[in-house]
Amino acid sequence: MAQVQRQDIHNSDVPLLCIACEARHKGVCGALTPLQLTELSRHTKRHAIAPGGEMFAAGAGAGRHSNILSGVVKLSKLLPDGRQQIVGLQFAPDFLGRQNGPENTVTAEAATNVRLCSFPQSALEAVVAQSPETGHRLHLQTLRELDEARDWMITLGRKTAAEKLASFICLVASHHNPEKTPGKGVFRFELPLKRADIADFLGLTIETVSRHFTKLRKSGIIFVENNRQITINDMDRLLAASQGST
Amino acid sequence: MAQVQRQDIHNSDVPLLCIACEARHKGVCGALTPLQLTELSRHTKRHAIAPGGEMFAAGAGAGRHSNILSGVVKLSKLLPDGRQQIVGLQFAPDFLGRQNGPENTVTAEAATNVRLCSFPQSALEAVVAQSPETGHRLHLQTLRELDEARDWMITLGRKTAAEKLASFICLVASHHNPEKTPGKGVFRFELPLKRADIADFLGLTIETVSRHFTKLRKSGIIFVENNRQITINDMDRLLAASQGST
DNA sequence: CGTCCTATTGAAATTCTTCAACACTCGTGG
DNA sequence: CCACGAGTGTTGAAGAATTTCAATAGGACG
Repeated sequence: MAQVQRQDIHNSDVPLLCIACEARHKGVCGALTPLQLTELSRHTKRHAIAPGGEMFAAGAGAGRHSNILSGVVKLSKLLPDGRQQIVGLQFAPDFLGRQNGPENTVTAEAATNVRLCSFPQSALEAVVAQSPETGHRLHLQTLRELDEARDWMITLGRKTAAEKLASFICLVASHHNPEKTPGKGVFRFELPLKRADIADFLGLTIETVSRHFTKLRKSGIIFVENNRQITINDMDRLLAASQGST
Repeated sequence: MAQVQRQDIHNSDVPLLCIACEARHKGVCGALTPLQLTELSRHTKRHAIAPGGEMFAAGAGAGRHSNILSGVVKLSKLLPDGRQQIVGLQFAPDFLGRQNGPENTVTAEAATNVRLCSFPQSALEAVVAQSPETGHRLHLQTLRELDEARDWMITLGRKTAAEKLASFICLVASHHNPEKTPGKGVFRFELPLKRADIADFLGLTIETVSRHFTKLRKSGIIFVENNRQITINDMDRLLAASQGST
């Protein structure tokens, strides 16, 4: 009885760092028991990274893995001559790092201020060995990233510049207000990317991005302040502009 | 002793269907014991599908899963107005089917004649429950598909039409002669896609694809017979043409 | 105040698409 | 046996979209 009680107390002892952490609820840590969290937290470090800071480069060893606590991370690829394509954006509480591969295939860079909770690969492996559910969550995140990548492929391959930009704004909006994205209300949020990054994400030049921002503004679909603050006046029209029906 | 012997005999009893199957070696079935294979094979069916035949549609329930025994499968997405983008090609012995999701997010269609070995979702789940290694293999395939999708994103977003076509030919070549792709020798193989599919894969029109085929032909990099038979005369030049250095 | 970074706008150049015509192959049926 | 049509692929000319080059403007910072 006393035994049980003590265990209870012990189990409720979630590490301080984890208590308010989003990754514990929706991220990969969600499947861990307090004991496992405590064990993992012995190997974790928190980092703050400024915009432009690089977390890992394509070709580099797997190194440390991280949960994103806040901010937005760009995943990008480079062509030998310097052309760049952003192949994914990661938001809190996404997991960041190459699983099951010797090296990273993309470069990860902070788009905004980013806070990470990172741990060495060995710690992740130990956790997965103990908690198959965590392995499953990693698989689920990979599947979600695959879906997102393929969704973006149709944007890159088949949409016009105007549709691409509308798609991007929709994507960011959906991360600020999940669920009720196709709703009626007025959204207001900050773009996590500067024009050059948006261009690299959409496969366009900054000039084309800028021109189509202007068109969306003039058509009244969005309102822009300080280049980054976006207000969506008419979500339905934006959604329509992101697909066929111009 | 007699017990062990009987087990040995039993274990070596790989189902007939599986003996020559590539999926048993390099695919998801590779981690299964003969016993597990026998169990799984009780639920499997083989299908042959002609070019253009649809395996499953985006939005359809997960239904059956398959190993590709031979042939090439297109994974594609549609925009409401009918524009199409091929988001992936799958070759034997790839696994085909939506894991861990209620419904498919892409449409799968045979590009060539395709032979499948399929089984219901429940059978797959039973196998994964018994063989964690199989779950791991599925995760690895998902990671590989994610890498391929992201590689293709830079092709779609940042390459010129000429580079895109060269990239496509390289991609197909690498599946006909894995490993020594950057070698010197002369390759000859058949394209699994018709021009319209290549256009949908590259985010171009069939006319643009055709024009750049002609340019590659006239430049001597490739030789084309019957529209589909490709001979790569100079792999290094093709590789160079697929990236920056024209 | 000058410089760097970011963003916008215009004009010219380029690439890709669209529209149109034509060629080839392969079955089918008269 | 040949004509016909469907499916596939090539080529040309005109048009549209995007890029490139160039100039300008505002904000942040030393």
